[in-house]
Amino acid sequence: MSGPLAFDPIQRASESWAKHYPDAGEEVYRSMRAVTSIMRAQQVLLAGLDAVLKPFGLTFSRYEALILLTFSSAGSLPLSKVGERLQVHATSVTNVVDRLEASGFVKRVPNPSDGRGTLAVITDSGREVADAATQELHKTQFGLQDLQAPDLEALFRILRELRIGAGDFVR
Amino acid sequence: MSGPLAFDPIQRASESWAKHYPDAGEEVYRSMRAVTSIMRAQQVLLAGLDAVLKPFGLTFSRYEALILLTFSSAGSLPLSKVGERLQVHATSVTNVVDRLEASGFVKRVPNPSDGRGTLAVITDSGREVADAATQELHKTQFGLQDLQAPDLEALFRILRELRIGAGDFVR
DNA sequence: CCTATATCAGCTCTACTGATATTT
DNA sequence: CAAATATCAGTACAGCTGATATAG
Repeated sequence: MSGPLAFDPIQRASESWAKHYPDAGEEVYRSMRAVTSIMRAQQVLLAGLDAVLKPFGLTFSRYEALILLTFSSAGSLPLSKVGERLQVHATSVTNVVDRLEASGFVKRVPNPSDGRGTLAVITDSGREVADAATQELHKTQFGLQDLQAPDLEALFRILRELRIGAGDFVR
Repeated sequence: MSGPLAFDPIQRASESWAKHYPDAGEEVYRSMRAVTSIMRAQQVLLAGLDAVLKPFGLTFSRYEALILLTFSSAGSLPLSKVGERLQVHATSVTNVVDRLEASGFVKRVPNPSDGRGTLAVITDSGREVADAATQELHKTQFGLQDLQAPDLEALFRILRELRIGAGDFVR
C-alpha cells in the first residue's frame, strides 16, 4: 500500500478535533485519541496474528476456541459455554465450530447431561495444531514484542475497567 | 445473551496459560492478557459507537471518513488520501465512499489536478449528519466515559509505540 | 514503459436478526 | 407452559486478491 506517514495521523486528527470542536473539552480529545488508538491497534494486531495462524488453517477466532478446549479438563465444552467464555454470539459459535470441524480439529458430540446441548470435543490433530500455533505466537509475543512489561500491565489494568463497565464480569 | 460472569475471563485464561505453558515466561502471559484485552475492548467500543451512529445511517468507518472530509480545508480529498489517513485499503475506500454517496453525504468529482484521481466532496447534508453524530458521540466520550484522564493518556502513549512498530508513521 | 489511481468481480470472515426444532 | 440450546437462512460489513481502464 503506502509507506509510513511523516506524522502521527491520530495526533493530527486530535488537533483537528480541538480546532473544529473547541468547546468539547480536553476529556473529549483524550477519549478520541484513546478510542482511535484502540481501533488501530486491534487492526494491526489481528492482521499479525492471522498471518501467523494462516499456515495452520486457523484464524484468531478459531484459535481462541481451540485453546479454550485444550484448557478444559475433558477436552470438551458445551457450545453455550464456548460462547459465554469468548463473549461471542451463539450463531458465531456455530460458525466457528463448523469450520474447526471441517478442518478435523474438533468434533461435535451430543451433551450426555443435557439433551438440548452439544459438546465441542477437541481431536488429536486439534491439539497438535493448537500447540504448534501457540509456539509460533509465543515467539512474537502475540505481536506485542515492542512493549515493555509495565505498559503491558497497564493495558490489562485499564481495559479491565472498560470490560467491567461493559458488563463482561463483576468485580 | 448471557449475563456477567462471576470472574474475569481474561484473568482466568491467563492462569490457564501459565498452567499449560509453564516455561513460556511472564512476558508471554502479560502479552496474552494485553492482546486479549485489546481485542475485547475494540469489540465493546465498536458495538457502542455503531449503536450511536446507526440512527444517522452511519457506521464508525463511514463516520471516520466523513469527519476527515469536514476537517479538510476544501471539504474534499482525493480517495487515495482518505485511504492513507485512515490506514485502509483502496478497495475499502471505494466501498465506504460508495455507501456515503448512496446516502447523499458525499459526492464524487474528478480531481482537477490529477486526471487519474477522484475527489470525495462532502455535501451539506453530510456536514449536518457529521455534526449531529459528533454531538451524540461527545455525550458518551466515545464509550470511554468510565476511564480517568491519566488512563486515557496512557492508552494513547502505549499504543502509539505499537503503531510506530507497525510502520504507520515515523517518529 | 512503468507507476499511480480507482474500480470491479469474487471471495472470506465475523456478526447480527429472525425463525425454528428440540429438550428442560 | 416458558426458557434454554443450537441451527439455519439471510443480511451487512470490512478486508483481501487479482484484473482492468485510465492517466501521469
